[in-house]
Amino acid sequence: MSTNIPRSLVKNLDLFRAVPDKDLDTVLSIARPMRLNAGDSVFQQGQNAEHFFVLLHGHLKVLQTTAEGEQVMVRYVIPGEVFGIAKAMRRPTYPASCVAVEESIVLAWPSAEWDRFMTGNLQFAANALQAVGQRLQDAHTRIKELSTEEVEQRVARCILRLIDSSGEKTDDGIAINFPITRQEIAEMTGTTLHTVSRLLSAWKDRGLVITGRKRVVVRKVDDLIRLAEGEPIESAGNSSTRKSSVQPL
Amino acid sequence: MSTNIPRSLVKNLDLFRAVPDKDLDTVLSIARPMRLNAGDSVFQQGQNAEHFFVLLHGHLKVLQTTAEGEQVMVRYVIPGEVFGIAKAMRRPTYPASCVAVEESIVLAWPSAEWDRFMTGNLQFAANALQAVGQRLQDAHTRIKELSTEEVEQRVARCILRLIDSSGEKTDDGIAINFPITRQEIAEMTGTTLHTVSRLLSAWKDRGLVITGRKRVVVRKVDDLIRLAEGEPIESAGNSSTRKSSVQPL
DNA sequence: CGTCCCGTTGATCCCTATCAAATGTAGTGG
DNA sequence: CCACTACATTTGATAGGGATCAACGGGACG
Repeated sequence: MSTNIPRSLVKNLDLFRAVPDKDLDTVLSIARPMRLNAGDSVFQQGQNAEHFFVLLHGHLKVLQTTAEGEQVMVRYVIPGEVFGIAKAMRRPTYPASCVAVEESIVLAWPSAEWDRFMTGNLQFAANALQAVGQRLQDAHTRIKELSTEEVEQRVARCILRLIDSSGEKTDDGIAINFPITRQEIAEMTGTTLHTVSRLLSAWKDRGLVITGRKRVVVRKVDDLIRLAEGEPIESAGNSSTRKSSVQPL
Repeated sequence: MSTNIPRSLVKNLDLFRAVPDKDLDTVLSIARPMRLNAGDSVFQQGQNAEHFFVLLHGHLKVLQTTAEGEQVMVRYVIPGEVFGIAKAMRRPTYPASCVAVEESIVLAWPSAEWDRFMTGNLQFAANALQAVGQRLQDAHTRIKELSTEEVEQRVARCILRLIDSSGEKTDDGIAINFPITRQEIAEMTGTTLHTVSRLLSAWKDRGLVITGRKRVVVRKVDDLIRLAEGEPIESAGNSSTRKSSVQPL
């Protein structure tokens, strides 16, 4: 059975880096593509982990729900990343829920295939380990930030990461590529939508950002970097001379 | 070349589970054992990742240091666990520092061996992936807690985890197996030693724990569990008054 | 054009970090 | 064995960052 998924779609994904073409073709022959609308859920916390996925297009969020019903965004998935690999870690169920924040396209494989991929191709195993390792790093970074930084720093960092991974240059500045609410930013930074709103308003007044409904555009990246690093913002200095070097989400 | 490390030492470690004996012997022949005194550092954040390790005996802490010099404990290493596998994630340097909190014994391998292990034995690769996956889970859980829970809950959970992984039954209750300071508990829970001290004092007054210098003994595990889940406790501090009533609004 | 959502803003409160000292405890060397 | 020192812990007082409570304004979409 042959699909019409072009090999080029997965060839450049980190997970399949340096995997021989013939193996890629096998991989693709089993893949099932899925289209998701904004708000559609890919899987729910606690569900049986029957598939694992790669995001081809769009944006997803991975949420953990607390006993009290609060939601914490554990991760943002950007195109090219694997997600839902619970089975790879020998967990029977998904530890979090995954929801599309905009129209998205994913590839899905039955979890059982994971072991085949692993045993069939050593490069694949190493790639997977690296991907998970990177996420562990990111998680540790976030723990450090939650433990030691103030809300304003964390929100600034969050915005910086978003424009880093999903920024788009516009006439007004660098815009976040996809719709995002104050509530979602709050879930990413461990605060409330009220506080995020106040911060964005203050930044807007100072000319650092332009805000809109589900929209954030950064005008002065280096001022934001300064905030992220906890440095006080002195005067209304102009700005456009720094590189964005922020760790991903 | 033969070492005097008995095969049984590593045979039951998660990392080497289901790895054939002949491979184990190879592994052991390369391993270098090291003894550490309390306070000795195994590696420092930023250092070249020249080895990876398994803890055989004792306790280590893994710390990240912030730009301002504050320390955050990202992980506690207990006997049987791997650590320092930066190279496995293709990072050239260690992302954190690792320090012994008491006398400990570790096995060390040159980082270059990692790839040999990975390619030589698929089971090993799968084990490693699972181990890192488990840690990712734990990190996510911690992020959730830091984001949504109050300090008392977090500290309660922290103590519970410690007695879970390193608890020792004594006449007085369940004691944490190794010396631990208020400062260290604070670094694990994202708070200050002052707040930890106040909490432990309050718990002591209510008979939940016995405290001492670098020592915590839990007397009423289930009350602590209740605290960890955010339920208020009403019981008066006397010896064995069981709880019978709570009705928060 | 009405109805959700999303966002903004004010007022208030309280948890917890901070600042500041005093007390206790292990370890060491004379 | 004791004095000395370094480190751990406790506790009080104070202040402030954000959460929480409460309304209202505004854009999008059916």
